Amino acid sequence: MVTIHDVAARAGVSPATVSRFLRGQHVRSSEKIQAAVDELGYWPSAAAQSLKSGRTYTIGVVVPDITNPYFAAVVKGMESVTRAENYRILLANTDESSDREDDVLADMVRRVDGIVLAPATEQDQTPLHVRDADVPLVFVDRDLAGGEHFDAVLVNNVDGGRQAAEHLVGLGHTRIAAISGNQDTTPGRCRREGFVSALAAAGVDVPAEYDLVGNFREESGYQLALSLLSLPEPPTALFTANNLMTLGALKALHDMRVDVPGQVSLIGFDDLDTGPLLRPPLTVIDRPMVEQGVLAMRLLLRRFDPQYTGDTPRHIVLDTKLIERASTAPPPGSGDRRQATTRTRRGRSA
Amino acid sequence: MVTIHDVAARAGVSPATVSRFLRGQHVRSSEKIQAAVDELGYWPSAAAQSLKSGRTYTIGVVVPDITNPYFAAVVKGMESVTRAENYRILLANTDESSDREDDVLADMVRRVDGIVLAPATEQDQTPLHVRDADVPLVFVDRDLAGGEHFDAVLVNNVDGGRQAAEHLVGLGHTRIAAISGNQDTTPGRCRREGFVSALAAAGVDVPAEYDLVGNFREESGYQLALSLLSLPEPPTALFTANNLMTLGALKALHDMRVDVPGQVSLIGFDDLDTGPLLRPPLTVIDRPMVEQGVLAMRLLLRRFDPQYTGDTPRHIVLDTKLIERASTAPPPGSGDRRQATTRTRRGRSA
DNA sequence: TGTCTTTCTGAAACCGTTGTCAGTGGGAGT
DNA sequence: ACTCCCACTGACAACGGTTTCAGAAAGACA
Repeated sequence: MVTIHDVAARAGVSPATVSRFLRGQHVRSSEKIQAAVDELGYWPSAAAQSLKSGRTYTIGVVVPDITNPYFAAVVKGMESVTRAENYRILLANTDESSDREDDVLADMVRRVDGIVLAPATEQDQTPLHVRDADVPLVFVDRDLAGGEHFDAVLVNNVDGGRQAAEHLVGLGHTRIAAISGNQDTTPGRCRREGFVSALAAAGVDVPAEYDLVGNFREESGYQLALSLLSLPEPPTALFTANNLMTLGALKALHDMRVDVPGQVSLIGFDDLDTGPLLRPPLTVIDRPMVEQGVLAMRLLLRRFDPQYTGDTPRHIVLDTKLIERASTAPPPGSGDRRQATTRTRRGRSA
Repeated sequence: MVTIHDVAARAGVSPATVSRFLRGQHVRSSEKIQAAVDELGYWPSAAAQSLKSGRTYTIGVVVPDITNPYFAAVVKGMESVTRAENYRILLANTDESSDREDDVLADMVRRVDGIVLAPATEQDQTPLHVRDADVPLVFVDRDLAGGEHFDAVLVNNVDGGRQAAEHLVGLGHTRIAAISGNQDTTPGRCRREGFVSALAAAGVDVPAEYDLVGNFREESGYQLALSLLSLPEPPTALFTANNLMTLGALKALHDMRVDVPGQVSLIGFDDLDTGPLLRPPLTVIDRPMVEQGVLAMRLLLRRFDPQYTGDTPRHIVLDTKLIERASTAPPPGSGDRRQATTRTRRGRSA
């Protein structure tokens, strides 16, 4: 490995001078040093710089599942910010496991200047230890009990649930089911709450057998949708709590030859790249994704600026938006033939 | 920050002894040291360890686009290996840009023990410099001119192209178009070569206006598909060179109200999670994704074992597989009514 | 008890870089 | 020619660990 001493020797100066030159100070023998650097192909050692400065210029990013298009988009947004600010991203998957998250965070604390975390559960207290280590932490997508002490970029999940509920009620549905995600996560809990309470407000009751809780994975959406369809009186509309569960549910509906939206309407949380191309095109509650990553990373990097270090934590809450496509329609047997036929044109008619 | 000296002082021993204890050596005052570590919440500084040992236990992963489900899956596979071996992943996106790749690699070389790279172009020579820096490098998905000096995990793209071609020819198509990816990348070039030459072998000629080259992005697939459809004599079958271009092409076909596969058959390279749920379910050339990541990372970590460090580079080439779904069918007007009607049942009939 | 061996220990050097500090040398001003 | 000033420089000491080396303590044996 070529060190700053090698460069110094070759240029006939001291290492200190080389260091000064590299940091942009004016130096008499700049040409000779530059030449030495080029000839030797010198690059300073990041480890040595970190040791001296106490900064790694690296940000830890911890997500439950990088193959979830939502998190992939969030990470991409974060990456665009770190790149511009000369930071790097140390990435870790937790597979939705709190234990794994503990390990990852304990390890990261010694290697990064800050962390963006989508916590596995709301009860997890490990992140609080991160704070003890004086490593700034920002939550994205999910909050924490005690999370008010941290910056966060969230989405109005309760309101998203409400939008979904009101959409289905507006179409005339009364037998409405929900397939929710982990109830120990912010999005899991809030989307369900928003959905169920908006239904209640509209006078629609959700019986226990229609109120299912899974774990945000595709398989979970698939299994729970199957169980709903096997009910003596299956629902006519279905709300799924994230993109993967929506796909799982849609697969189940296909496998059971159920006409969507002719027999069952489906509305999901989170849009998909392929949303418009699916059978049928999905009606979803959409939210910013890349933008969430950008905002979270900005919030984090801000903490490195002494001017803002001590600011009280900020919670940015973004709005969701209903995207109406063709997977929702009035319930079967309702008077509205026009709508129903228009909407089911592409499905197998009942 | 609490250092090894603080722990030593508290335990009444020297830093050397604490270090020995932490590395598992037998030490007389182990209880006292453990107590001091716990009470102070001590964690060794990664920077200091790296500086001394010359190892960072970090692997650089460079991909063109993390939001491409293929690369997300590959990264996930890599992550499962690094986790088990106590390594971490420093992630970077290049946005398919060689310049960006240069910057990223130059930066990474000083911060990681090894790199897995999906190169932006085959001509790029920067990776060779990485070798000068004595940082092991493994290619994944894409190779390089001069890449024979490196380990690589690839896919038999030529054969994948052939499979697609033979499938379409087998259905009776003769007006067949290809929407290819960047020709300065391995997959872009090989998939097109395999496809076109297999068609030629079957006696099917691909005129220039059917042989389009784009850039692996959805928008590119969309635009090129539109241009094909506006031809005086549009093709009856279409091969798209990756998942995103396939989606783009499918969107174009939808927008132009073209019946798939009634009027035009579509076969893509790379399966999608949503593949079976699309309108119509996509026929694709599939290949291992997570597994590619796993293999690439294993190949890389192997290089750290002195036993294998000097081994001649290995190229692992995985096979592709045709998954027949409903987006391909005999061309319109062909005698085979049974197949055509079966296959187009879900499309808008012509 | 004395010698020899083994096990454990602390001092100190080192990894590569940066910041401090006390110069050194050159130029401007008288 | 002499002083003063200022820009620039190199030696040196950190940063927080690990490793070497030599020596101390403890155990084995006669």
